[in-house]
Amino acid sequence: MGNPTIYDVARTAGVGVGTVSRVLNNSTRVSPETQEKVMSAIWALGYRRSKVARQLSTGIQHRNIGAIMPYITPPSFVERLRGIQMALSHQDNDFNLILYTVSEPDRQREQLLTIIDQSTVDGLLITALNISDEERSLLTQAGIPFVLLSDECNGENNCISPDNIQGGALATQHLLQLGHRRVAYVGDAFPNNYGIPTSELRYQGYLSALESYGIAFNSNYVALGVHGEEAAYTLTQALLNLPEPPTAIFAMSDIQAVGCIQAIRAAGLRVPEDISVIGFDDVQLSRYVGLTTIRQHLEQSGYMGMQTLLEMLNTPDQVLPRQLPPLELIVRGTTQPFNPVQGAG
Amino acid sequence: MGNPTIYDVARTAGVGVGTVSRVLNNSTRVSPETQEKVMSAIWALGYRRSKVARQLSTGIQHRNIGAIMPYITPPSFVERLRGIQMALSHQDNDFNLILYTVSEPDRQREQLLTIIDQSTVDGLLITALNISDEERSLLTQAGIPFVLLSDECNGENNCISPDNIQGGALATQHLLQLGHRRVAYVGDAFPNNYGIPTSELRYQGYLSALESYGIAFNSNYVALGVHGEEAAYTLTQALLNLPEPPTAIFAMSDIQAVGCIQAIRAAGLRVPEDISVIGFDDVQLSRYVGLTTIRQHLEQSGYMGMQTLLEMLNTPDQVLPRQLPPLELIVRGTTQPFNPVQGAG
DNA sequence: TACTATAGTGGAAGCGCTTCCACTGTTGAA
DNA sequence: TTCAACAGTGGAAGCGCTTCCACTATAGTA
Repeated sequence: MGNPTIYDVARTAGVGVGTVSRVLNNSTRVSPETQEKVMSAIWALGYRRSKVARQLSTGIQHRNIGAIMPYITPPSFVERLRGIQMALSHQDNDFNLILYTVSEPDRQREQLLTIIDQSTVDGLLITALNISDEERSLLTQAGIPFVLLSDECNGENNCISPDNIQGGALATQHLLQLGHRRVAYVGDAFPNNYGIPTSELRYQGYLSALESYGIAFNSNYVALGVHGEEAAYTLTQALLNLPEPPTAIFAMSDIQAVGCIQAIRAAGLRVPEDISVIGFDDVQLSRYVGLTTIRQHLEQSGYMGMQTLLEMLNTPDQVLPRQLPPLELIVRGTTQPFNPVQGAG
Repeated sequence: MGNPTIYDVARTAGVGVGTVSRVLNNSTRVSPETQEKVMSAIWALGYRRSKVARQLSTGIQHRNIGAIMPYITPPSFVERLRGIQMALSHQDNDFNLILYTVSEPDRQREQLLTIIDQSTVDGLLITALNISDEERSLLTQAGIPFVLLSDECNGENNCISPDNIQGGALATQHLLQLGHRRVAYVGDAFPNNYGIPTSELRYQGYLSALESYGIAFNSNYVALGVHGEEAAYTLTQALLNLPEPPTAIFAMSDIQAVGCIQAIRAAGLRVPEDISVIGFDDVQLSRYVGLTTIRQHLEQSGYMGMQTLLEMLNTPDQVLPRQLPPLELIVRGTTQPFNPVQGAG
C-alpha cells in the first residue's frame, strides 16, 4: 500500500522499531552490524521517514507564514517581498516563510483552498491580489489570519495600502505645476484579471488633479494596455503620433515610465526637454534611471504587513485598521517645466 | 502544561473529542447548542489545533523545498529566485517553497542545523552561498538532497554555475577588441564573508584576457570594495583621479557598473564617449539602462537548479554533474571603440 | 565465583488529531 | 403501536514517529 513505515524497516531488518529509530537519529548504542542491517533494509524498501510523524512525536512546533502573490515579475512585488522577509528576520521567532505564486487568476481560489485544507500556514500575507468575499470567509472560518498588501482596501481592516487616488493626483499635480497642460496617462487597462484596481485609482487621481486645475479632459491622452514596459512603449508611440501630442506623461508605474521614455527617445525626442515623464512606485530601478516618481515605500509596506500579521498571530482576533504608507514626490531628472517652444512642436 | 489539546476542549465543553473535531471541521451533524458550547470552550482555552497532528492523521504529505540565500537584495538573487519559482510551478507537484535568509554569515551553520533538526525540508537549494565540508556532510547524513546555485563548484556535483573566469575574460576581451588598453576592474574585495569567490574568478578572467593581449598589468586599475552601487561609485571616482585614468571599466556586476556610470557622469564625462563600461549578469535593470554586459541567464539557472533538485527527489542518490549555463556578450550602449582623443584626456 | 556496570536491544506508550463504528433518542410512515 | 430511518453524539483506533523502560548478554571488579 502506502509508503513503508519504520515498522516495515524493522521487520525487514529483523530488529525492533526502537533500534531503527536510533539508527535514523544516528544515536549511539547501536552495534555496527545492526546498523548495517537497518541501513540495507531502509535502502531495499526505499524508506523515507515521515516529517510529520517525527514532528508530532518530538513536539516540534512549526509555524508557517504564507506569502501569496502573482508571479514575482514586477519589481514592485519584489520590493514588498524584501520588506516581508526583513520583518520576519528581525523578529527572532522561527516562522517559515512559504512563497505561493498565483500564475493564473482562475487558480487563486483553488490554491487558497489547498492551503486551507492542508493546514499549511498559520497566517497569510496576500500581496497584490484581490480576494473575494467567499475567499475571505473561508480563511476566517479556517481561523487563518491574513493581511492584505494591496492597492485597495475597500474599507477593509488588516490591510496595508497607500492612497492611490491621492498618489495619482500628486503625480499629475507635479506636471501641472510645471506648467504642462497636455498631460497624458499611461496605465493598465482596468479592471485587470486579478481584480486589482490600481490603475483605475491612480487614473481617478489624474482626473481630479486635471479638474482642480480646470483643465478639460481629453480622452486621447488616456492610453491603457497590459502591464509592462513593452505595452507602455507602444502606447506612447501612439501618443506621440497624435496631432497634438502630450508634453508630459504620467505613467502608472515606474516600469511603464521606462517604456514611455524609451519610446520617446526612439522617436528622436528628449526626456525631459521635449516631454516630461513621471512614474509611480519608486522601485530600485528608478534611482538608477533617474526617474521622477511617486515613492510609495514598498519595502516598508511589506515590512508593516508582516509586522501586522505577526501581531495578529500573537493576539488573535485583533483587528488593526487600514494602514497607509506615506506617498512622496521624488523629483529626479525626467520632468522639467513646460517650455512654450515645445508646445509649438 | 503545554498548549490545550482537543481533549481539554472536549472536557471543558462537556462533550466528546469526536464532536469537537466535527465542529473544527465544520462538518454537519452537530446541533447548534453543542456547537456553541464547543466554540466557547475553544475560546476560553485559547485552543489552537495542531497542524502537525492534523496532517499526520489525515495522511497529508507535505513536501517542502527550501531556498536559502543571503538577503535578497541584489537583483541577481531575485532573478534566480524567479527561475526557481517558475520551475516549481511548471511541475504540477505540490511542493512548498520555503524561503530562508542568511542575514549574517556566522548564522549560516546554525540555520542549516535548525532546518535539519526540525526536518523542515525535503530538499534544499543553496543560492550564492558557500557551504563547508562539514555542512555538506550534515546534509548528506540527514538525507537532504541539495543543489548549489553558486558561482563556483569546486568540482562539486549537483551544482549550477557559469564559468566565471571565462566570463571575466569575455568582458575584458570585448573592451580590448574595441581598442582599449587602459582597462580597469571594479569588483568585490575577495574573499568575501560568504566565501563566494565570484569577484576573484572574474578578476582572473580579466587578468588572462590582458595577458593574452600582451598588456602589462597595472594594479592601479584594480578597484576592490564592498558589493553595491555606492562602493562602485567611490571606487570609480578614485579611478578617474588617476594621472592616467582608464578608458574602459569592467565592473563585476551590473549594479556596480551602474555605480561606475553615475560616477563618470558626475565627473562631467560621458559614457561611452569618454569611458566605456561593461557589466556582468544582465539583470532586468540592465536592459532599461542600456548597459553592455555579459548575460549569464540567471533566471534559467534558477530554473535548472530547481529541476535538478526535483529529479534528485524523484530518484534518490542520483548524481548530476555540474551544469554550466551559457555566457553571452550583450552589446548595448555603454561601450564603444577606443578614441585616440580620449587617450589624451 | 558472585556481583555490578554497561552496551545493545525490543516494544509499549504517547504525541494531537481524524474517522469510523456503535449507541441513543426522536421522528414519521405503515 | 411498531419499526425504520436518521440526527446527534461518544470514544477507540490509528496515523508514523520518538523515547523511555525493561530486559539480556557481556565485560569488569572484588
